[in-house]
Order: sequence, then structure tokens, then C-alpha cells
Amino acid sequence: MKVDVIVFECREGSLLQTEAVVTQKKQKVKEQFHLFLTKKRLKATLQRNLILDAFVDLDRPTHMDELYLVLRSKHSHIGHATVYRALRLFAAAGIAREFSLGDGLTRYELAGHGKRHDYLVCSDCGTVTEFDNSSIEQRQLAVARSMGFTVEALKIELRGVCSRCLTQSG
Amino acid sequence: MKVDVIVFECREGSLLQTEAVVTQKKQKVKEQFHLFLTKKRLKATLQRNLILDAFVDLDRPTHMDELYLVLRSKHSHIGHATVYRALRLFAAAGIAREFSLGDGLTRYELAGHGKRHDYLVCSDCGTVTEFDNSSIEQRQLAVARSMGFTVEALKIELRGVCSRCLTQSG
DNA sequence: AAATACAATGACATCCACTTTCATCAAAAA
DNA sequence: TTTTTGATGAAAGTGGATGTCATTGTATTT
Repeated sequence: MKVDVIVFECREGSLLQTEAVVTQKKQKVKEQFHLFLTKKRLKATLQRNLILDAFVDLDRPTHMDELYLVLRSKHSHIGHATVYRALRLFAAAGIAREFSLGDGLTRYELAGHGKRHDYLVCSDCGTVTEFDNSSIEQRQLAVARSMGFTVEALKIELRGVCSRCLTQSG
Repeated sequence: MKVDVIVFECREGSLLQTEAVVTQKKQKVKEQFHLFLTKKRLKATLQRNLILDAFVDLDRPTHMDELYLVLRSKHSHIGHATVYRALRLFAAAGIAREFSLGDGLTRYELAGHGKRHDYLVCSDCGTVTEFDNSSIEQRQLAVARSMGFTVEALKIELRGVCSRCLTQSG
């Protein structure tokens, strides 16, 4: 199954980000990446910069194929494998978070966006909506701890019909 | 990545099930399946019965490959495709629930076990532990509804280190 | 009970997301 | 500049899941 995924920002204020704030965030991420490259004695290549730019500019969870298409539209010389490798590298550098929604695609989102891990997945249009709810998370952590489990990552996934699809069909 | 997954039952009482109760549950599932087959004018074959037996006997979340190996050890004539098709059929019949933990495998568990969807996944040994916590779920449903989302399914996934791996390593 | 209809099987091929290979290329070091 | 060594990308390979199709098996009809 292939699904176009559009993510609507649900965190307060995120739609009000100014151009300046975005640019600043982007700069910070790029610095963090280059620091990582230097530390690991890896190389800062044209492709890695292009992919990181595209990834940061998108500013929403994405996957290889989407990013590849965006990049190909401007730079026809970038290959699949390079995009895959770059995304894994971003994850290793801690600037991206890798996750999955069970549809067979490996998704990536910018880390440090907050600790996002709550998804509403519309089974009709495939749209992925993110939300945060710390009270739920705290409760989950408490349950896990009571079972002797040390939690590293946490994901909530709700599948259903989003309000848009509901009004369109009914 | 390939991981052996063992599921420990965490619902109270489930370890105390008597042989008689298990047999009764199994009979009920098989009846439900055959009712489904009749309604849809599908056929009750030897293979489907064998696969359903193995699936119910396992009595924990599993995936095609594991079930295939169990079956092959006793009945060397069953093919991959048949197991895949049977599991999908079980899901369609409502006796199995299909889910994914992001490792590329499609997992199935007996439905009507309750509404299980909360998993603790150990990143060390790969063990999947299930738990239920209805207060968390109710909170999640409330959040989703407040966003105009009609929830059909819900999944919580915690990744971390289980108590056993923790004591073994440190 | 025999014939008929048609779903199911299983070996094999195919698909798709992802990874690896390897010859070539380019960035950082010497 | 030259050397070293990691990076690239086209193509091949993986592995889980699914499609194909001739054959087999089941259930229904006659």
C-alpha cells in the first residue's frame, strides 16, 4: 500500500514560526550535523548538504521516496541509496528520529522538535497527524516502570477517520 | 533485522488457564472460522485447519515465519503462501488481529483476547510483552475525539530494556 | 454416487522497500 | 599536489509479502 502522508502541525505556535526562526533552526541543525561529521571523520559532501536542506525545509515527517522526489526535481544526479544512507546518518547524528507506522515505510522526522511520538493515522486518506499529550506519556512510563521496564522510546498510534474525511463522506 | 519474539502473558489469570478452558476457547474459534467460511462460500481445507490449530495452540502473537516453521516440523507439505493467505483470512474472519511493530514483519494475534494493543518491546532481547491499561486508553480516546478524530484502533508501543536484560547486564 | 464447478494449494515468479557491492569520484590530510 | 580514504550511484542482492497458474481438493449439484 502506498499512501501520501501530509502532516498537519498540531503543536501550538508552530504555524506561526517566522522565516527567521526557521532559518535559525536550520542553521543549528546543520551545525550539529557538521560537528558530528568532524567527530566521526566523515565527509561533508554536496549530496549530504542537499539532502539535509531538503529534509529540514520539508519540516514534517517524511520518508526516503518523498525526499528523493523532492531532490530529483531540482538535482537530477542524486541516487536512492545516497538518500537512504543520508537519512540513516542523520538518525545516527541525532538530528533525525527514525520511526515506522506499520505500512512498510521507514519514516524520519527532525529530532528536537520536542519528543513527538503520538500519531493519528487516518485510515481513509492516510494523513498522519501528530499530537502531544504529556499526561498520557507519564502514565505510560509509570506502568512500564512498575513492570521493571526501563523505557527508551514511546509511541502511540491511533488509527481512525479524521474530521475531514468524516465530513466529506457523511 | 530478525528477532525471536517471546511474549509473556501479563493479564492476570492468563497463566492459570486450565487445559479445559483452552480447549473450549479453541473450539469456539474454530467454529467461528468455519461459520465465516460457510457464509463466504469458502472451503475448509486440511491446511487451513492445521494452520488455525497451530496458531491457536501457540496462544501468543506470532508471524508467518514462526508459524511456518512450527507447521513444517510436523507437516512438511505446507507452503509459505498458504500460511500467509490463511493468516490474512483469519484476520478477515475476525479471529485474528493483524499488527506491526516496525521491524518489517506482519504479526498476528488471536482476537477476542481482550483488546490488546499495548506492547513493551525490549531493545536488548527483542521480547514483546503485552500489557493493558484502560485509563491510558480512555485518555487517548478523549484527546483524539477532541481533535475530531473517530478512533478505530489504538496502539501503544514502548521500547526499552526489560527487567531481565537489565539484571543480566548490570 | 458421479459429475461438475470452482476455490485452494504450492512451486515459482514477481513486487517493493531497503541494503550492499564495487568501480569511480571527491573531500580532507599529508 | 599527491595521497588517503570515505562517498557516490548504478546495478545487483535481500527478505518479507503477494501474484500467477497448472494442478488438486472440496462441496454442491445432478
